[in-house]
Amino acid sequence: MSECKNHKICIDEALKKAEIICNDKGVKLTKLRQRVLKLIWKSHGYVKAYDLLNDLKKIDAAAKPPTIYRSLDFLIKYGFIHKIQSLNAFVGCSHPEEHKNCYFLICKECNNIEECCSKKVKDVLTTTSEKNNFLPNQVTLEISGICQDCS
Amino acid sequence: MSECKNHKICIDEALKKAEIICNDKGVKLTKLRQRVLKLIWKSHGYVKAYDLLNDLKKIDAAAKPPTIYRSLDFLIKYGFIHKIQSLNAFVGCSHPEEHKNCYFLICKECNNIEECCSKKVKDVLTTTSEKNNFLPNQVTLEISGICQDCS
DNA sequence: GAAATGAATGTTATAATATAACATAATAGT
DNA sequence: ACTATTATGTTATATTATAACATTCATTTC
Repeated sequence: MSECKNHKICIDEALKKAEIICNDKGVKLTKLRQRVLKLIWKSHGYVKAYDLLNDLKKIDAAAKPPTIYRSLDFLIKYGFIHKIQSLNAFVGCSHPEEHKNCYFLICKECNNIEECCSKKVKDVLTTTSEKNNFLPNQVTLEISGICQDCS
Repeated sequence: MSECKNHKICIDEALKKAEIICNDKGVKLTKLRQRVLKLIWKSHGYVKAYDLLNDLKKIDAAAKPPTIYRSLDFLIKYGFIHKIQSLNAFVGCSHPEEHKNCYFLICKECNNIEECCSKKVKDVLTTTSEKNNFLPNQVTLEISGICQDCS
């Protein structure tokens, strides 16, 4: 879980990927948005919006809730972060290229979040939705429990 | 979706089931808790806590946020309702006897929520968790989209 | 049936999360 | 330079949820 020897690399990669995708889509990863993304990637755990705001205030004393929430909206929109609905929290996305149909293993002990993608899971959910004549649009799948390291 | 001809029956059944389970577990379905459960079952859609509070105030003018939230906590604890995390909302549970490993099909059009239980879904999630050496404890699975009636 | 106990509810206050609405500034295209 | 668009600043407030302490109610024990 969060097997990174040098977390700086994780952050740099996340920023680089975001940069590339933004260029590709013709949108701007502004200084502010970069800062917020960086702050979210502070760890592999989740962050809360107002904690983020406090962190941001250390760099930019004038930051206010909309400052954060707008950046969060942008970062979610382009797949750079996820919102964890069961925690009202946010977490960096480790593969924004393939952002949809991810799910999350959330450790209650260490707060780390493992982001997973599984074709099998995706397929079952698609099938089950179809069986109910339901047209899925957005899947929220969050599994809370104990990770390997903490068990 | 929500194929009930006479919704009063749904409400009555929900209350009766709750009553039985409470007796069984030696806890009390008080007047207040009954009222709140009834208000939640007003429809097959979801309800928001403060809307519920406003409804309750029509019966009990002194009701305040803790009044509602305490009842909600109780009703969740014993499986009579679910919290929909992606909406910060609540919905009645149609089969509290078998409450775990349900998931939800949430129609963005009509706000109705279909509660589903699928062994297949459950199994895939268990398997995928195990493959990640993760000990699952609580699953949040909410699929937002368009239901049959609205498509 | 009075006293003691614990559970439920009442009450006040406030914490935590999020957005609306309007003002200003930065940027990009003409 | 002018204009349109996007981004950010700013103030205020809406929404969601809980802490903490007081009171009432129900149940058990004597």
